Amino acid sequence: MGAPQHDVASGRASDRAYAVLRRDIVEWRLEPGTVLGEVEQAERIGVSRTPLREALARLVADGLARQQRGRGVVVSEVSLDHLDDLFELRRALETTAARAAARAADRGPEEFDALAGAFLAAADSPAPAQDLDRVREHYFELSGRLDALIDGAAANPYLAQALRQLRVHLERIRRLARDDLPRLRASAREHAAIARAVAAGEPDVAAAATEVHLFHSLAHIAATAQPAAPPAAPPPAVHVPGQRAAPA
Amino acid sequence: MGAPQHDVASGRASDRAYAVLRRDIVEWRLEPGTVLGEVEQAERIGVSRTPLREALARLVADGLARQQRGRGVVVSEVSLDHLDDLFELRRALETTAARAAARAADRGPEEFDALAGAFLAAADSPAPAQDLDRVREHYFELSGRLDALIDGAAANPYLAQALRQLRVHLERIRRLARDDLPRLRASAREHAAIARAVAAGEPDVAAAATEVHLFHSLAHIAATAQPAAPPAAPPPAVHVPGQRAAPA
DNA sequence: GAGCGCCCTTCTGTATACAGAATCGACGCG
DNA sequence: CGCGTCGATTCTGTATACAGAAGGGCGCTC
Repeated sequence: MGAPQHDVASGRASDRAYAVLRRDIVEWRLEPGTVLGEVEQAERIGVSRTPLREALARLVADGLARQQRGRGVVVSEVSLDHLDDLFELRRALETTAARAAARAADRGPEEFDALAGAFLAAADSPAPAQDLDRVREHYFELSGRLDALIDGAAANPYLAQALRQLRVHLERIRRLARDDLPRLRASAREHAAIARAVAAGEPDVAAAATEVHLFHSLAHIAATAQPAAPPAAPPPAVHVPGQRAAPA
Repeated sequence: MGAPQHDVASGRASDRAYAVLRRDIVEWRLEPGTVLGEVEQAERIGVSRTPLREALARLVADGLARQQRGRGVVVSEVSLDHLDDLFELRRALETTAARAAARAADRGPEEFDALAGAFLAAADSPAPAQDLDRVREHYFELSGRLDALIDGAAANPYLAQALRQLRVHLERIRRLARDDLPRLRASAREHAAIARAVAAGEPDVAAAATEVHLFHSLAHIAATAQPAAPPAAPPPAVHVPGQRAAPA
């Protein structure tokens, strides 16, 4: 995401705790079902229980965690079973946003045009496969910029909020899929189509291009996703949540 | 809303504070721009600052309040300017939900049929104008049941969450409009059409009926809404918060 | 040997106490 | 007479201390 994201070193301890926990959940360092003990996480992050509690409340509000009866909060489950639900909502929101942005694009379509060009350039660049990480990073940055641009052009705070909340879940579940160079390039072209349609002020085309992209995106994720552990470090190490050996 | 809503007398003080504040904001007892001082509200509600703080965080997450730099949290602004934005999102979400519900209606369309009948009965009942409050209450209860039924049939937790958050804002802004008996009856018939389409398992029809209802609903609110103070007690009394009246 | 009940431990939920920051008012200066 | 600046006051943000409740483990009983 090219967007600034929440800074992990932000001023308030409450924000820090939220940012850390959110990042760890999205990046699957905290797996679904993990109990987020207050004292435990407070010590780990380095804040007191009060701001951590606030962070947990925000997490629950986001849907990244849920409150168990008496047992505190646990990281909410997410699996490929939710893919269709997630994309059903995503389709509703993003087509609406694309339509609204296209309607409002009479002022300043240049940015969308420029972004479309950047997407096409990224799609056609002869990047070797070894730079997959760089390509992916660049692609995500462009995607984030397009999202932000559409959000801004749509100028609908309620829609923007709904999209923001959706994207957290999307990013979490997307880590289950393994993207490759061909998919990234195809995705870049799909994004370019969206950007061009918005720049042209064509709401229906923008919505259609968005649907096309979402269809392919969903198909790719469903095809390449692994059912369980996501990052490239499945077997060993970390155990972030577990107990600390040293007594208090 | 016929839905259980949040009980104001719930167990945890945090929930109590949230329920009270949310109710006061939605019912316009706390007007937009009101500063929610922590000590002030904590004393008013009868809880300590800690749970109240948690409640404020949830309010901010809901979008009912926003956090000002250093100045604490204030009740978020809402005006008729947001009507179009709100209904743009509402259209996206509710048509999607209606479609999903209609697709899943092969199991148990009886409830939707029954609800459609109840709507039609309410629309045709010869209630005198003096019972407007009763009629309105009955209508809202039926609407809430239909919403809940659709949410359940759609079986999409992400969509349900987005709808839940939207409905809070909807209820707040709806208090600006003054409904009358003809509108309530027409609305009941529109709801009946939605329920019947869902029961029939016709996604497109259900979505179309939803769009029809939203169009009329928006038109009515825009036509009858007053720009500023909502409840039937504008001039005297309460002054729940500190002083306002002075624009920023 | 298995089921049940009791006690202990641990955790959440709440309240209070403390430190830093920002704001508002007043005073003095230009 | 207006503006900048300084100070007191109030507020938020954070940490800690305390009480109630739930869970798990153990022993007792059947």
